[in-house]
Amino acid sequence: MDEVFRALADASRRALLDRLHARNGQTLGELCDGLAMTRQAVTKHLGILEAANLVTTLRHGREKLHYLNPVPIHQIGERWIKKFERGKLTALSELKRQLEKRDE
Amino acid sequence: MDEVFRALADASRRALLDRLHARNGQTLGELCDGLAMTRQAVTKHLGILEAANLVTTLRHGREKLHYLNPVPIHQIGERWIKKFERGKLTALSELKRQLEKRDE
DNA sequence: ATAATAGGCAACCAAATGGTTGCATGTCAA
DNA sequence: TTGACATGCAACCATTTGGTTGCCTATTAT
Repeated sequence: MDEVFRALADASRRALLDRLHARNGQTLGELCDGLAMTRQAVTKHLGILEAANLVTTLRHGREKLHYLNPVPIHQIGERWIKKFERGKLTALSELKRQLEKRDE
Repeated sequence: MDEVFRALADASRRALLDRLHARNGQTLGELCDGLAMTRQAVTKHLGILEAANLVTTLRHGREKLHYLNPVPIHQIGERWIKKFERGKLTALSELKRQLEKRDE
């Protein structure tokens, strides 16, 4: 879980996920196109995404195909984001309530 | 948005959010209790959470009260996580489909 | 066979990160 | 008013991070 959060912390990596979301199964070379980074930098980013299980790869001859795995993202939504949804309504009102309470 | 992702990337900071989720409006001192970190380290983490607008503070005399702001978390759920939900069903099947296509 | 193509590996670098210590400031209570 | 308490500020440190360059290997096409 921590690896996923860390992987998502970088904008370049999120951009790579976006690209794969737009078109799945791209090669390293394709993913590099138009990016202001060297291929090696992209390789490293993809390695981190792979380690976090956000991307699955598949060698096909001399090319490496990259596939998005949306499961960890979904898990963060389920296990983490949802936990804070409930509080949303009460948060601001609670702030005001406590503010008044403390100022008695 | 980037600031939020980066803020959430650290386990200590997520733990602090958890603590505030359990009990809102804690002081710095309270948030430090039982943590294997100096107060100053916690201060820095809270500063990052505050900069990402995940935490709102309120001075009350010599204490500083910390309040969780769940809005940015919710936004990540809405604007980012949800985008990848749709792909979930097709991802693995597409992988297999492309696998077969490429091997022709 | 050989050249071009796709990718991998390793060393290196600057900057950011997460943490520390030491001291200063503001506020409350006796 | 004076000490204790809650927090702030700044310098410093080691490690991680995001990136580079240079070279090596494997596969494909001519």
